[in-house]
Amino acid sequence: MEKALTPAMEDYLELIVKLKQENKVVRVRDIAKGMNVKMPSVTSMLNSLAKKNLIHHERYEYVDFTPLGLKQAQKALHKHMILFNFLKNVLKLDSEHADDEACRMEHAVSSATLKKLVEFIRFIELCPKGTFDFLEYFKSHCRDGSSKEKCEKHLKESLEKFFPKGRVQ
Amino acid sequence: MEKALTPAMEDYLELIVKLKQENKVVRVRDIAKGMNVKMPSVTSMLNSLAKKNLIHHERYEYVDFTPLGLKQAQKALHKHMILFNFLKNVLKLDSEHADDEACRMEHAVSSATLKKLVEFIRFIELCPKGTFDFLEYFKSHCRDGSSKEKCEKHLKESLEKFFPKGRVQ
DNA sequence: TTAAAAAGTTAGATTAAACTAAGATTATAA
DNA sequence: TTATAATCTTAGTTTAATCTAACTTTTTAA
Repeated sequence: MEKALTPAMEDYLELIVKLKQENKVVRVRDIAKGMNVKMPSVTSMLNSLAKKNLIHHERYEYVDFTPLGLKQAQKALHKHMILFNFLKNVLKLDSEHADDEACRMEHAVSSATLKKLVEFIRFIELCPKGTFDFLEYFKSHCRDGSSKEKCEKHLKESLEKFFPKGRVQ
Repeated sequence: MEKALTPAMEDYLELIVKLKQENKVVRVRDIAKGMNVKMPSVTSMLNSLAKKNLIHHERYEYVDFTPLGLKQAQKALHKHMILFNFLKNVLKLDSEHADDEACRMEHAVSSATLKKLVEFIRFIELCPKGTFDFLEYFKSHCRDGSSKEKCEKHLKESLEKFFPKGRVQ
């Protein structure tokens, strides 16, 4: 079994993916800038990543992924984006903070929790038009799933209890 | 300015608080067990914490907090509990996972984000009986606060749009 | 009341991730 | 086309957190 990546390694991989998208080509200088470290730290980390078969790197040349490395990087980036989305669109943090925080949270959050979070966001976005007893409903959604129809049905039922006369005004 | 605590230091302080509550008295053996490390690691960390004026520790004796250390420990524990609450009661993770995860997330989450999260949970718990356009409403809640009355008013207004006839059934 | 067990410490090594200083390679431009 | 600048690497150091092995102190119980 392969040993798990360290948080720092994940951060580097993620940055490398982004740099590749932006610049086509990935160089030590830019990784250093992006990670806020000095170039020798990058060289050293690149050696570690290469030893783990996550990147290719020949002395003085550009950096590139192995297939394994690319997969890992994308996985990390995916986690990042979900957390970013939650922080920005649910908790309403500004983009910069949301990005910082997501970057640190990635390494703490298991994929089980991430899945739950995705469910939760999906739920909120599916039923933004409101529902009664939100968390109770979320629980049943986790068990049985949701649909627009179910939401409306649930809403009607809940309204009955809340406004017993059946009238809204 | 005091240098910030490392994640590990926060973890130790938090555990020490818990042990003190459980056992009255805090000993190296139990810290080692609680942190899943060997005793020499504990001794070494206790020296660091003492140097930072967070605990008292005389050779071969029990560990205790300084006032500063207690404050830090309680702050960390507070963060932990909020995250635990979110993971358990909102995302519906089981207790053990929620605790693990909270322990790792603590070090990633800023107090600004924590505050937002508390707001969010408070909102959910205040208005569990449902509201329309959830996130939009959460935003206005962040601006202006909420109350049961506001929630009901908002709900009625939203219902008007959703069931134009004014009838629920 | 003292020998064995339990608890704690010290010394020294290891690992990951950073750093500085100095040297090597590559690219640029006068 | 060669001197300078930019980029990158090597070598060696530092810090935080861990470990093992060996030693010391304290506790326990025969």
